[in-house]
Amino acid sequence: MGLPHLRRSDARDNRERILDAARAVFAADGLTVPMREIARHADVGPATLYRHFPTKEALATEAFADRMRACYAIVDEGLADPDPGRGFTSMIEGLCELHARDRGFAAAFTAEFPHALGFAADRERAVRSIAELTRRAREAGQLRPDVEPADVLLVLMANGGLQGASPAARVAASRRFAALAIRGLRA
Amino acid sequence: MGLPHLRRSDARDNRERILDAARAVFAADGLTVPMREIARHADVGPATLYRHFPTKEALATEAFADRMRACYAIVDEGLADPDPGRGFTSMIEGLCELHARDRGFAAAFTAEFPHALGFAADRERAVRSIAELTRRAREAGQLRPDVEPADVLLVLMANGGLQGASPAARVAASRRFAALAIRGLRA
DNA sequence: ACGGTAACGGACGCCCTCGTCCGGTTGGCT
DNA sequence: AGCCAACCGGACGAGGGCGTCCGTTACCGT
Repeated sequence: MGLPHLRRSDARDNRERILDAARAVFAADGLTVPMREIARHADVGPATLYRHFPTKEALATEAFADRMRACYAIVDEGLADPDPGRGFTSMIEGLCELHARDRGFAAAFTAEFPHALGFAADRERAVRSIAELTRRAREAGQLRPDVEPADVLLVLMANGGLQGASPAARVAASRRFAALAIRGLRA
Repeated sequence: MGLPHLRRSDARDNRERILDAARAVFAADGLTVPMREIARHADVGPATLYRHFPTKEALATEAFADRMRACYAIVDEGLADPDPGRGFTSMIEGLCELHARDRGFAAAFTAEFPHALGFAADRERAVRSIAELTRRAREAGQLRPDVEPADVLLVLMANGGLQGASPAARVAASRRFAALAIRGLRA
């Protein structure tokens, strides 16, 4: 029974260690890190890494599953807020901070990858929810009338440009930027 | 007489062709392109390229001299405007568009390079002018009171995150973004 | 406890980039 | 015209990332 690579306990362990390493390294250094860097960080040979995840996309897809869920949570929380304007604001803040904390996920979400990350469908769903909340906030008169759902992605992409040596610096810059963007979008 | 590498006409020609190639390639693909790519584009051997410009920094410094001047011009034009608010606005628009049209210069200006590009001093001067115009616009009541000069750099850095396949798409996104940022900064 | 096999990882060959050397070419001066 | 130095660029060796092969290890079922 079971999928390949999971019949033995050490294989399962390695798989988890690789995912943990990938999460840490992707978050800190982005999607461009060499696969071997992740293998080293996980105390695993290159072959083992490639056996579990044949491509960087496959690895990123699995590694970012939880961040993807965090995205949903942030957007859904915004949607659940009875005040659409406040919901919209907290969504922007939440997404910007999440993206600032994880360079790799930010790059993946803003589709820097050639095409079709494994979670392209999930991303699409999140984008639809973002659009829904944006529309709702606009129709409640909380946003300028010419704001489009795509503007949120514009803001996220711009947020990705905020580089900085330390994660703390990135988060701080991102926070200030989110506030600026929100003021630029509100009515 | 003359500096080395300039005693012969073919050397001067090559130097110019290299600079043209560097401007084109840096603008299109950023600072990360291999030196050889520029050499190929200039129909020149690698050795010739390295003889004229021993490092990528040296090359970028010379190649971007005119963009640097364009930066000055944009900021000075803003400073010259009798309405500081309008001057500030046109500066943001101008800088964002310039940066969107030239990925390499945008990267160099936002100091992605380790340190001390050749024009670090020039950059510093531009930053001071930006700060001056920002302060002036704020004291004229055109900007929110909590806006700091550093916010303009924040906006420029964020603008650099706006990737896009075609230059046209980048410029379009950048324009929309500049408008958003301006609304976020104005009183 | 022991055999069989899933799984591991060191090592390999390929390709790309880097910066440099040196034999050949060519522009400029007489 | 002819020389000579300035200049060119193909070729080299080092360094690093890539994805894969295969001999070895160690988990699991009996």
